[in-house]
Parts: sequence; C-alpha cells; structure tokens
Amino acid sequence: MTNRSFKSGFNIDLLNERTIKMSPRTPQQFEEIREERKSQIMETALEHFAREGFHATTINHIAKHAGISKGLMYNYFDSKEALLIAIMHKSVNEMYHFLDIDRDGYLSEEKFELFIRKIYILLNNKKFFWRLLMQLLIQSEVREQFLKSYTEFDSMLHPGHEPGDYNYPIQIIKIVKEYFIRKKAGKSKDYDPDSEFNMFIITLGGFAVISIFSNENDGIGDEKNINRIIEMYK
Amino acid sequence: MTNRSFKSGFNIDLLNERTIKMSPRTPQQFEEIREERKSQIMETALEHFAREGFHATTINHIAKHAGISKGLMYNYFDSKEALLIAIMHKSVNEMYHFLDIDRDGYLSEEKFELFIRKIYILLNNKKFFWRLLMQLLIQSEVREQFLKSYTEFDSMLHPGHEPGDYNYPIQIIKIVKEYFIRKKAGKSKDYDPDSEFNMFIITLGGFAVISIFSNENDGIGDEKNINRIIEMYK
Amino acid sequence: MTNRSFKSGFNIDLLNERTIKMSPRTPQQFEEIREERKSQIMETALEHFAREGFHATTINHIAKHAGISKGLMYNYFDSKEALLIAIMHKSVNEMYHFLDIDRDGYLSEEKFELFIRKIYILLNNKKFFWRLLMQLLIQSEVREQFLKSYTEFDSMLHPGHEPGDYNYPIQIIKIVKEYFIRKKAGKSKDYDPDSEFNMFIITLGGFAVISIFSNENDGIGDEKNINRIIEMYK
Amino acid sequence: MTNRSFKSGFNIDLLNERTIKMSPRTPQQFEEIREERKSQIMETALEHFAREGFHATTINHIAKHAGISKGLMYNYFDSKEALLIAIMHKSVNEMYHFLDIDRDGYLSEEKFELFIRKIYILLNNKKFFWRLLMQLLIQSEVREQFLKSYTEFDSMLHPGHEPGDYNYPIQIIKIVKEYFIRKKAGKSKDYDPDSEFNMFIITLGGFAVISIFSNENDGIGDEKNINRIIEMYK
DNA sequence: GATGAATGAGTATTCATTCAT
DNA sequence: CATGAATGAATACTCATTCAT
Repeated sequence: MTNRSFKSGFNIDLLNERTIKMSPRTPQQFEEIREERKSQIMETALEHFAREGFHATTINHIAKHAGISKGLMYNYFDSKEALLIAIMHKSVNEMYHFLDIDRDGYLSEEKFELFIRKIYILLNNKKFFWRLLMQLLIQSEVREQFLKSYTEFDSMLHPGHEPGDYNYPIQIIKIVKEYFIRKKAGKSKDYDPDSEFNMFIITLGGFAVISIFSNENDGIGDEKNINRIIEMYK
Repeated sequence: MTNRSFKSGFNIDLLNERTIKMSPRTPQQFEEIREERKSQIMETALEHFAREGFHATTINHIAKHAGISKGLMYNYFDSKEALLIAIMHKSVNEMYHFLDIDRDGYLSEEKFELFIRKIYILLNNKKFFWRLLMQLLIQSEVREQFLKSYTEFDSMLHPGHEPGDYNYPIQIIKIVKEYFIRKKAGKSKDYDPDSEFNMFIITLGGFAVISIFSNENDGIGDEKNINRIIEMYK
Repeated sequence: MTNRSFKSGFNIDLLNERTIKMSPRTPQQFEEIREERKSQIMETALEHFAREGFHATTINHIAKHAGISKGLMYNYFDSKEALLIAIMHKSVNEMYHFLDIDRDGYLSEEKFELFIRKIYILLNNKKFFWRLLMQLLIQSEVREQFLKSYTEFDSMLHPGHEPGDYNYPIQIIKIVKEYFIRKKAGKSKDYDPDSEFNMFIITLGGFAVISIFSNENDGIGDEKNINRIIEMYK
Repeated sequence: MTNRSFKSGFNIDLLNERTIKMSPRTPQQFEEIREERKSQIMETALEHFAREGFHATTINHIAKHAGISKGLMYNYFDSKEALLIAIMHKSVNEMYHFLDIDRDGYLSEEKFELFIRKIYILLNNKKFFWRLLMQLLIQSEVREQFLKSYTEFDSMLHPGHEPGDYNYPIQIIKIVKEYFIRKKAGKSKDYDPDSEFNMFIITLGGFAVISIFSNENDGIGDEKNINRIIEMYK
C-alpha cells in the first residue's frame, strides 16, 4: 500500500535484517502475506459458497482446498459468517470500483453504453460472486441487512454528507433514472421515463440472471443480446 | 353390507357392520387424514425453505410451525430431502396445470397474452415456490438433475411419443419460438425471430426475478410493466 | 380348558345369544382367539428376533409380518420386552416338557440315549429359539437374570420343597452327573466321573452350537455325530 | 518464547528448525496420537459391544467410557459400523498372527498340541472379542458377509495363488483335516478320519463356547479339560 | 377389539469453533 | 504463525408406546 517504489532497495536490507534479528519479515511483509492469504481463502470460499451453498460448505472443505489448516482460517477470520461478510464487502467494493460511475451525476450516452458493457464483463468474470449474492438475497433477512449495511456504511464513512450520497446502489439508480428523464426531450409525448427505466432494469436484470444461471451458453447470455439492450435503451 | 337373506334375523347385518367398523376409522378416512397432513407439512415446509433456505431450515422448525411432532413428519416423508422433492413435484405439477397451454402447438396473439398474464398471476401467488426454485437452481448439480428429471419423466410416462413431446419446459420454448417466427410475416426484413425470442425471454425473466425478489412493491413488479411487455412482444 | 364335552349343546344357545346380545363369542372362544393370536405374534417375533437381533427388530416389523396392527400388539403384550420374556418362557416350557426327564432321579442307559436324541431333535426344530437364547445369554446381565429366574420360579411355584427341586437346569445337571458317577462301577480306576461329565457337556455343547449356527449342513450337525456322542458317553 | 537475543549466531539452523517446527507437533506425533486414540476407542468399544450388544451400545456410552467426546469418535471412525468393522479386522489379524500356523502345511503332534494350547490362551485373553464375534455370527447375513470377506480378501491380496491359499479359516481346516488323515496309519481300520475330525471340531467348539460364555469358573473352561482334549485327539 | 396416526425421548452424526503444542 | 486433535451443541432420523376413533 505504501511506497512500493523503494521496495527493491529496502528489501535486501530488510532480508538481511531478518536473518540477523530473527524478525524474519517486516511488518509490511507480514501484512502483505496476511492479505494474500486472506484473498486466497476468500476466493476459495467464494467459489465453494457459490457452488454448494453457504450452509453446505464446511470450514474443513474450504481450508483443505485453500491448502491451509482449519485453525489458520480462524487466524484470519473470526467466524464462518465473518468470512462471508468479508467476501461480500470485498466483492462489492471491487465491483463498484470497476463500474466507477462518475460522481458528477451525469450519464452521457457514451457513458451509458460503457456502463452496460462493464456490467456485461462483471457478469461473466464474477459469476461466483453473483451466484452467492443471489443465494443470499433470496433470504429476506439477509437481503434487508445487506441493503441496510450500505445505508449504515454510508453514514459511517461519510459523516456530514447527505445520507445516500455514498450509497452506491441508490446513487446508480438515481443517475440512471435521470438519464431516462433527460432522454424524454427528443421523444414523443407518450414516452414515460419511469416506465422506460423500469423496462430497462427488468431487461438488464433478466440478462444478468440468465447469465449467472447458465453454466454453458444457451445463446441468451451472449454479447449480441447486450448489444440489443444498448440499442434499445441508449 | 346389507341383508344377506334372513339367515338369522338381522344379526348378520350387525355382525358385518361390526367387522367393518372394527377399525373405527375406515381406510378412506385414514387416507384423507394422511393427505391433509401431507399438504399441511408441505406448505409449511415450502414457506420456510423459501424464506430461510433448505439447509438453514430444520425439521424441528417445520414440525413446530406445522403444529405436529417431528416423528410424524417422518411418517409422511422419508427424509428432509424427500420432503423437498415432494414439494417441488407438487408445485411444478400445479403450475403446469394452471398454465395448461393447449397442446395444439399454436399460440395465437390472444393466447400469447393470456399466457403471460397467467405467468404474472403465478409469480404473485407462488412466490415461495419461485424463491425455493431459484435457490435450488443456483446449485448447478441440482439444476441439471431437475432438468434431466423432465427428460426422464417424459420418456418414461409417454413411451411411443417423440422424446420431448411431453417435456413441458421444452414444449413451451418450442411453441413460443414458433410464435415469433410466425410474426416475422408482417415485419421488416431486419426482424430476427431468434433475437426477438431471446429479448422476450430476457425481459420476462427479469420481470420474474424482480417480482420474486421484491417483498414489497418497488414499482417494478407491477402489472403495468407486464402490460408493457405484452405490448412490446405481442 | 373346561368342560368341552358340553360345548356343542351350549354353543348354539350362546351363538343365538350372541346374535341377539351382540356378545358374539363366548369367553372361552375369546380366550382361544387371544391365545392363538398371541402364539402367532410370538412365533413371528421369535423368528425375527433370532434373525436380526432383538434390538434391530422393530415392533412395526413384527406387527406387519404377523398381519396385525401395532396397537393390537400392545393389547397382547405390555411391551417389546414383555413379548421377549413371554417367548422365552413359552419356549423353555415347551422344551422341558418335550425333554420330560422323568423325575424319578434315575437315568438308565436307555433313557440317557433317548435324552440325547431328543436334544438333537430340539436343536433342529427350535433353531430360532436357540439362536435367540444364545444372543441373549451373551449379555452377562441377561444371562444372570435368566438363571436366577429359574431359582426364583422354583421356590415360588413349589413352596415346601427343597430349593432346586424344580429348577430344571439344575435337576438335569444333577441327574446326568449321577449317571456318570454310577458308570464308574464298570470302569478302570482312572475313570473320573467329573471329568467325564465335563467332556460330555463340552461335546454336547459343541454339537449344539454348531447345529444352531449352521444354516446349511456342513456335515458337523449331522445325526451320525450324535450317534458317536451317544456311543462315546453312553 | 525464550532468549531471542542470541539468535544471530545460529540463525539459519533455528530458521530451519523453526520452519520445520512451524507445526509444533510433527506429523509423526499426530500419527502417534491418532493411533493411540484409535486403539483406546476400539478397546472400549469392543468391551461394550461384547457386553451389551452392538445395537444396545451407544456411541455416547463408548465415548464416555473412553474418556473422549462423541465428536472425536467420528474423527477416527466414519460410523458406528465402521468402528465395528475396524475392531473385527484388528482382532482377527491379531489372532491369526498369534496362532501363526506355519504354512508348511504340516501339523506334527507337537504343533497340534501347541495349536490347541494357543487357542486356549486366546479364549481366555480375548473373551470380549469372541463374545462379539458370536453375537455377530448369529445373524446369518453378517455371518455370510464375514466368511465372504475372507474369500474376497484372499483373492484380492494374493492374486496368482490358488483361491483359498491365504484364506486362513479354510487353511486351518485343511491342515487339521490332513492331520487326522495322517493319524489313520497307526489306528484300527474302524478309525474314520472324517468322523474324528468332526468330533474334534465339535469338542473344541464346545470348549470354546463354554469358555466364552462363562464369566466365572464353573469348572468346564478349565485347563485340565483342554488337557483331556489334547489327550483324546492328539 | 382393532387401527394407524401421533408423540417424544433417544441415537447417530455433523460441524463450527477452541486450544495445546 | 500453524496444526489438527478435541469439543459439544445442534440436527436428522428412529422407534417403542399411547390414544382417539
């Protein structure tokens, strides 16, 4: 996280220091190792949670597949549930960083298309996450807690702002809705931005779900269908 | 049951009646009790499986909420899994009977609209089932087994027919696909039935998922969106 | 058990009475029916206890194979254990009646041979019982209780006699032991009646066990071996 | 935990040692613990299975008497039945190693006597095992499977040999039978080796069963009776 | 008497979590 | 930091026994 530029120079020293002082790794290195291990565990766990379900996946199983011992798992995560939450947070963060909605609140046609194409990429690259997410969201309690967690996050991390300013899901919805309102300009008077937005969400949702569900291609999760969606709603 | 001649007064009648009533509940009565209890258990179980997930739902929980003892559950279902399968089969059967596409293989515009409206009704009336179904289908193994079960059922129950003739999911897909092919007649040469079919499935799927997921109404599972879908693809 | 001589005369009356008063069977008839049913249950139970073990045999199983309902079983026997005890007592009684050592305390060579031949018959006809018996006797607690039950029985049923007078197993041992003591007369001075008795018991026991264990004939439970035993110890 | 100050000098050694000791118990140590625990569990289980019967003995009971938790049992044995099988195999192996008939196929008089004396020792030292074995063999299904397991084992472990070559029970029978055939040489023409073998098996079987059954000494399982058997059949 | 639905205490088994080494 | 043995609470399932009809 810090000055990686100087790493090379220092490292040798540090390495020497290690052999001499028996402080075998610098705190940073430890931290890196820890992070790496955590990632490794989280990835393994995500895959198995997504495949077999959270309850059906045992800690033993995860540990074995991650190549570590059960005990070590608990060195990194307080509980099975904590592991799940860590996975979710990490994945959500990654995703939002990848989507990287401009916070200027303005979605141009270009940016709209880019946004959808990014979603398409995410759907294919993070299938395990999506499956796990769906699995969890089916349980109403989890769903509510998940949504609430964003609200809490929001006010926790960004005190002094309007609530919702940093609530990603809400932000995205807002920005996209505005996109459709703006589009009304060039349309007939029958054009209803709300309705259009709804149909867009429905269509994108349908595409997403089918992509996630399908292991192999049945032709519905194809890129050409994304093109049609862009065409229809751009 | 009635007077077998006057052999010895009406004695025999009484005797017969006695031997019949020997078991104070008739087999029919027992059967009724069984059916009722089974339904009761299945409904309770479906609700809880859908809400908390199959693994997270305990037999104890189901029994308590169904107002019966744990042991009785096992009088009716061999195992927790057998209960799940019974629920699935029953629900799927009910649904197909409700959809009841007439098997003339022809979907008129009228029937197309009706079909979608029926799906809308199902989505709202059988939410628990849909949630459970999605939950299960996320696990690829279960998904494959589920689909296979139709293929097997089909050839088992309807020998002498073309395979697939009675495979409901496949039939529906076929009939709807033909609907879109037929529609090409009055359309421009750009009209691609395959693409149209895909977008229709995506849209309907999206509507379904959002309906199932939403506890309260956020405006996306509304009937007016179904109307738009009908309008778009009829 | 009582005046069966007058049965015919009475019966008709009783029969009429039955048809009129709805008391369809005489108490004796009821008793007979009861006894018959009990025997039927006990036989079925013995067979299954012997085959699968007492614990592994369920009441359900017995009831089903005896062609009656579970509830009825409890009309005849207070518990599964009571059923077991009833079976044991009945079988033991039958066996002792069959062996029917005359209680004059004297075992002639002829009677000795007859006794062993009867045991041979019992071993073949009551295999299920023997298996069950062995199964039970392996459990030391049961074994002790079983032996004690004879002592208790003895003094309970025959007060005013010496303890052991009617304890069949002890009586038999005593009588056979005396048989070997008497035989010493015509033998060399090396002949030890105790040792002879022990070997006899061992040999008979071995024959018994092998007979009981073997389903099909492996040649060891054969009659010719019984002949050799008679020859050796007569 | 101790003086890390002097580390510098032999660092590398320590480092290596450390990486090796990283898991403070070596795999060998773990293995030892496992083996010890397994033995401990098996011994306790054997005793209770033999005393109370397999079905009547609960895992709880075993665990409590072995001084471990229920869960640990399952760390070592997959199921109650797996535990039983492990016990049987281990005991049978031990016994055959102890008997260790040299497989030269020849039983001298000396070896014959030794063999029987060894059996006498086994009968006294492994009473629990014998009781368990009898208990199991009473159930015909188990009996058949047990015998079959030897046949299968035999051809599985020793391909290229005549079937039965390594089937211990069959081998023993064969060798002993030959012993009696050989003995015919010095005997009268009435001497029938088959019959003699049968009587020997019966006698030894009887001695065995009575030894196994008797908790305290009633004088029948005594060594002097074994002496008589040796005397009679040597 | 007769039935089988209903009960609940008991049993094998699993699995997240702890902890000595 | 790393390991896997150890724990015990929880869970699916069984079965003798009761009881309304």
